Amino acid sequence: MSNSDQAARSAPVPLALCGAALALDVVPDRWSWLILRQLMYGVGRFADIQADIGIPKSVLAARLSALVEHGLAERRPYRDGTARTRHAYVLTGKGRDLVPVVLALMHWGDAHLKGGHSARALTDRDTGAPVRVALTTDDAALALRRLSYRPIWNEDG
Amino acid sequence: MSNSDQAARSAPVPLALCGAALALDVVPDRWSWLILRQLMYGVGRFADIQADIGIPKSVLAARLSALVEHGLAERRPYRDGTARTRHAYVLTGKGRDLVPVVLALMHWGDAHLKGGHSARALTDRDTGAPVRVALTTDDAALALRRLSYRPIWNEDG
DNA sequence: TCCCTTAGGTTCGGATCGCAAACCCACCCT
DNA sequence: AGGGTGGGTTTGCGATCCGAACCTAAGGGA
Repeated sequence: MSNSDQAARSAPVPLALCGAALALDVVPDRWSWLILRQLMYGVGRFADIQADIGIPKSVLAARLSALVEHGLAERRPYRDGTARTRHAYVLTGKGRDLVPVVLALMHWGDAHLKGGHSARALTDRDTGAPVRVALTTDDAALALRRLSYRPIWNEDG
Repeated sequence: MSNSDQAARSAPVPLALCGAALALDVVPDRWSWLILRQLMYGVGRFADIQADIGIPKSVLAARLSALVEHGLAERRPYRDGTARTRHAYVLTGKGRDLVPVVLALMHWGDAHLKGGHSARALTDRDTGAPVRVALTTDDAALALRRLSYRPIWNEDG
């Protein structure tokens, strides 16, 4: 190429400055997302998670530790009536903030991989109105077509 | 347990019926998401993708084939002026519908992993108003607290 | 007291996958 | 015809994942 490729292309956003890339270091694989899904549904016990998603125990232990270490979940003991003390993993605030991502993914899968048939309806708990994940300008949903990705440089990173 | 665990727990949504789980079969790993990010930004040439995200060629070839096979992207030849025919990968409609997921992930990463500093501002191309990914009831953003996941059974799957 | 069960892991080979580097080939330009 | 370049494929090795077996602390019962 002798250094004049085509106006010296540069990456739109370098990976080190990209929130998505950093997020993918925290939640890198299928299992991590499925575990987050379980926690989102309130399924927090080791054996329950394992049974629901079919993950090997060793991998589940490793992933849960990673989620706790990254501050997405907490390990919290509790007593349910007469049984012994158990523990459950629950989402932290940081973890809960990932729920829209999971829901968006779920919505896409339902729409494109299951012919529009969701397993659950997402609704406003108070009004019952259907809820979806969408691009909004503070109150109105916005079509993809109208998106603009404006660079913000001179941030440190 | 002798079959009375605690009211015979069952998975909130079996994986086979879960859009998110199915979606994760299509986009299972970090590289696939990063490639989608590139395509979202309009970076579609093999060498450019590779240079921007640092993926091994063999893996990039495999992931791109998978994306094409799943109908998320298309391989399309084009001519830029005097150069030879090249090809670029571009998102299909199905692929474009995943953009909100990528944006949601990016937003989370910016907020929680970079102290709120985005590399790019997401705005309405027409009005310039800031755009975000949010839960909405058809026009109003909705707080997570008010979500309800209502089961819909007797679907076939 | 001693033992049994259960939740929640940890450890151990074998199979799979990712990586880097080498190789390949069709195309286009000269 | 010769060579460079884009876009891959092949190869060998090291890391990761998997399933199964093993471990351990906390109760409960005899």
